Amino acid sequence: MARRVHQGSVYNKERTKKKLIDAVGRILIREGFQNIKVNKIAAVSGLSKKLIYNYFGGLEGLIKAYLEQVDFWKIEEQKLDNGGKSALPEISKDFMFQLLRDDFEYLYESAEMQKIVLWGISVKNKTLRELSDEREELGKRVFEKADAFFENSQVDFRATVAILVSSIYYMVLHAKTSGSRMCGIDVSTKEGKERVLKALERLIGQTYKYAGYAL
Amino acid sequence: MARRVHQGSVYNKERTKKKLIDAVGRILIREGFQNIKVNKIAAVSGLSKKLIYNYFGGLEGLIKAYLEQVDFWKIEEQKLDNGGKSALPEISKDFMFQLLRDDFEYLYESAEMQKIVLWGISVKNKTLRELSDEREELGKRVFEKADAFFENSQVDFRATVAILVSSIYYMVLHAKTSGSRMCGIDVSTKEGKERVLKALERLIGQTYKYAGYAL
DNA sequence: AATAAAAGTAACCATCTGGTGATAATTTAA
DNA sequence: TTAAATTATCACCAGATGGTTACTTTTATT
Repeated sequence: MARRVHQGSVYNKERTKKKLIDAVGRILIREGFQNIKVNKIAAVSGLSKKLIYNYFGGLEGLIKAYLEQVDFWKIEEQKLDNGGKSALPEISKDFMFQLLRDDFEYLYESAEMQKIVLWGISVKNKTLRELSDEREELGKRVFEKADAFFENSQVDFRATVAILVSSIYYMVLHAKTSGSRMCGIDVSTKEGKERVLKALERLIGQTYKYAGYAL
Repeated sequence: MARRVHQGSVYNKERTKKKLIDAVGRILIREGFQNIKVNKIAAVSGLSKKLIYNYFGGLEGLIKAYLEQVDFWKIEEQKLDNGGKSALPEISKDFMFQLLRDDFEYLYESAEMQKIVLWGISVKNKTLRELSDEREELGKRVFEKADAFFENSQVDFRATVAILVSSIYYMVLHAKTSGSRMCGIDVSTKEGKERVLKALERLIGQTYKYAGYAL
């Protein structure tokens, strides 16, 4: 009888699966989710498309596998955990601004994340929805702490952060794709980005001030 | 010799062109820009796809014709013109909030506009770019007036409005497609929408206050 | 009513799509 | 070294794709 798993230099299931997943990522970045198709994956990976069906049960399964190994939010989680400790830092205005600023910078630099964010607002997809929910779950701890913080204030902290995060998403996608301005501002220039970040910082600052905190 | 243009009840060029353009709109709303294809247009319109090539030189030309007859911003222009008069109303915080609120409501209700906004951040397209620039041009007058208004303040009005408008776009698209929450808020519920609008109003109000205006 | 231009269709083509069944190459265990 | 299980490819299928060519129907004029 032969052994179960092959680990040879030519035939290697796990390595091949990874190659297929990687091909999905490369196509996504270069051409967007609309162009993730079995024939293209086969061409890009240099493998037979049959393997997509053998190993993932079809394109959907492969896409699911790809999305599940994307770990944007896990990186953020580490930050929240403050390097291993599970103690959440104070939800100060500086902390919030840092969070938003990092979000902005990261999304701006990551073509992959841009495509995934776009994907998420383009089609209904179970795995993408799960990814979105996962992210919500991640923010939950921050918001629970913040809810207490803003409890007796006139500020709707969640609504405010939803606005600011959303704006970052849209502005980056708009700048990266259309290349045109928004209200006369182009965030793909250093000056435009600084203006937006500064405005974000002011809005957060005023939100805290309005709530009665000088933090 | 026969006449140039046919206007019969069966053969009618202009009417047919309109039918093709309408088909593009219907497909866009139902299935998104990715599914605007010659065969589908032919099926939806009940016409031969050959006509797309005859009358518009191809799919691109038809799509261009479709986009050019979309007049979202023209509606807004009327509002700015205050019913024929070209005098621009005062750029008060109430005026700005109304503008944003209307933007929100309109986008939220118009599946067509949602698809076009999404289209604009999904692919590079000359006509879409022109549409975006046209919109910028429309806002120009408001901003020029506002620039003077906020000249000696610490407020970057353009950056602030860019943030607020962008957030509306993203939140609506996110809610309509993904259906999931953002920071715990679901703008497709009445409660969620009210929270976001209220937060927008507060942010605008504070922006004016920060600039030294109690308007 | 005849006719030529204009308007519109249907059939076809090459290419690309997702998906499968037969077959070949590699690997490992006996 | 050989044989069977695993890994992988290739050739093929039916259907959809964009695009064209040959053709028919309607219309307006004479």
